[in-house]
Amino acid sequence: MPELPEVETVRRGLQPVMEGARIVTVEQRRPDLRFPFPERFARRLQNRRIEALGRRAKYLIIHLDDGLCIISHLGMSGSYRIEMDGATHHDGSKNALHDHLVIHIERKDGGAARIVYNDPRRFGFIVLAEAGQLDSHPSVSGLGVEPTGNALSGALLAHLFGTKKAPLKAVLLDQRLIAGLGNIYVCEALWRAGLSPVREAGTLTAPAEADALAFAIRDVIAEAIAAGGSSLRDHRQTDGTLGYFQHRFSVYDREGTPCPRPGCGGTIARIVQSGRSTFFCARCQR
DNA sequence: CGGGACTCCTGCCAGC
DNA sequence: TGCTGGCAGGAGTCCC
Repeated sequence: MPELPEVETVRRGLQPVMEGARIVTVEQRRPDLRFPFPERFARRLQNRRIEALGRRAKYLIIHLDDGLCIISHLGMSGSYRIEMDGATHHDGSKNALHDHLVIHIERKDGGAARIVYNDPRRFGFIVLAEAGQLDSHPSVSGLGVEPTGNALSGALLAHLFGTKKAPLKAVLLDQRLIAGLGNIYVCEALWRAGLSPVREAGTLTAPAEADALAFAIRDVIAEAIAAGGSSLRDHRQTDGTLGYFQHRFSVYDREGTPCPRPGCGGTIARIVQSGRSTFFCARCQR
């Protein structure tokens, strides 16, 4: 599902309602998602105050006042929605059958709300970690650099790629190197940089090419966050509205359409790499 | 070790 | 209309 921009959009949507709120009760409606819920999960959350909402790569991190952190990964189909007390809004596209977790909170303004986690495919998971051990938790300890800031440079990319023979597409999806990219934004970033997804990562030694890729990655991620995520298919922002970045895809899911690069004249192709779809223009991506 | 295949699960869509 | 097969944003595990 959600790649980094979508998770950041979720975080920003939940933040004003959840920060400063008190968890009243937690309804855990099944024993597991992808993994079992932590021991005594609901009871460990009860009566805690939510201090802050953070994000690391595609993980949402909810900091509680006793030092406990909820680490939430949305998998491919996970989403959160907010149900404000007294509101009649109902998102008909969501099947309550897959509302696996309901966090009842008392907002800092005293009103009530419910934070509902819905995940049809249950590829998402939720684990707990103490704040002091967050960085060493297996879920996040091996993650690479965030693609959102200056830390991601062409020089760093060239270093990370080394002499790897794997294709650029596969290497960019490796969360241990760059953390937060998924299938869509890798396709988009490679197109923007004019680089072929099948090219061996280790051949990206020219500084101009590495710089172009670093810039393309940072740029596409920043634009997607600014647009509120892409919200493919049934993925929605926490208030139920659709994100807009999906309308800006240049190559993703555009097989057979003209390459949007001015003057290129190529056609977007779809190939399969590591069992996943890659969309690109063989004419201008080298 | 690097790299690829496979797997978990449900929903959706195209094609018959 | 109803069924079936293929495909989907992720990532841990296993195998060569």
